[in-house]
Amino acid sequence: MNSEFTIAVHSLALLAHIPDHMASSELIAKNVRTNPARIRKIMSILRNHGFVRTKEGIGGGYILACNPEEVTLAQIYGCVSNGTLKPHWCSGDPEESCMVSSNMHSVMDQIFCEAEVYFTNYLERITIASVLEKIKQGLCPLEKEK
Amino acid sequence: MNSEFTIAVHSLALLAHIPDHMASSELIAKNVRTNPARIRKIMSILRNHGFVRTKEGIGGGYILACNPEEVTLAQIYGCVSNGTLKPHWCSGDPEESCMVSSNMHSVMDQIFCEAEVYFTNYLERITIASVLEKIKQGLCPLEKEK
DNA sequence: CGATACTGTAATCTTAAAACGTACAGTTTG
DNA sequence: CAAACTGTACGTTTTAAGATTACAGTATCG
Repeated sequence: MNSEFTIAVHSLALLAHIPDHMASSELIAKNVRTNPARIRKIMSILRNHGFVRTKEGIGGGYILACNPEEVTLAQIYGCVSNGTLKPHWCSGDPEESCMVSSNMHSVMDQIFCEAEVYFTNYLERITIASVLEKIKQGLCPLEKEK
Repeated sequence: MNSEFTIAVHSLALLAHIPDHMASSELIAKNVRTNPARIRKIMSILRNHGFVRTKEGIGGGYILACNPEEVTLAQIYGCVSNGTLKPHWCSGDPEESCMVSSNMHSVMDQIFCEAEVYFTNYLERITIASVLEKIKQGLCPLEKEK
């Protein structure tokens, strides 16, 4: 799995945390610890699915356009990272006469595909709001030092 | 997730398919479509967990040492690829004063860790025997051409 | 209107992880 | 003792992920 799912969740949690501000890609990138172009690419996807609104020009940026209590991580995973559970590498060789070698690829595909259904079912129970709540339950940096 | 899990499952299914033979790392590697050294490394782990027996010297190789009806993919995942569900890349910065940035990493860790439990629960229901059965249900290459 | 501060998007470069290949010591068998 | 294996370590190659750069498009403000 690539980390675009993580970045999308992070960005949405951040926007949910400052629902009154427009956040620029630069601000989000700094918070996430990546580069603005990557953020813009991912936010474009989220905008196409209606999770955020974007505004170009001065004072523009990104703002939450959904109810964080309702949007689940499953929805985010689905539009940003669907199908990335299984590794790229494929086992076996379809041209091989041994059926184990020639059929293993499709069997593993099936298994990973079904596993992703279960994974997604789990993500269905986590909302952006609950992520933000977990963040708030964790101590802030200053409190950690005590 | 790396593909060592896939290779381990493939190798065990192959050994279950030829339970009377010793299979050399070269033979397994050809079937899986990788190199013998990689197979030997993974088989070493499987041997340490009692899933296969190995024999060095002439006529040596690997042979199944477990009941394929009983061994689940969860057990294999557990010893070969545990903890590889979450991506390596980490979001946020623990030193940042914004709590979203500083706490996101541990929150996502939690989420992936719990997701892995669900993933493993799913794998618990799949045995080596059932993988082999699925392979046999798939058509062999010659039949595919018809 | 034109300068400024943004997004959108594509192309290319860099980096890091995955996979490969090689080597060689250790072991069993004939 | 030679042959055919495993065990394991190490260096190389390949590939995917991520970073960087660039620039066109758009909104705002003076």
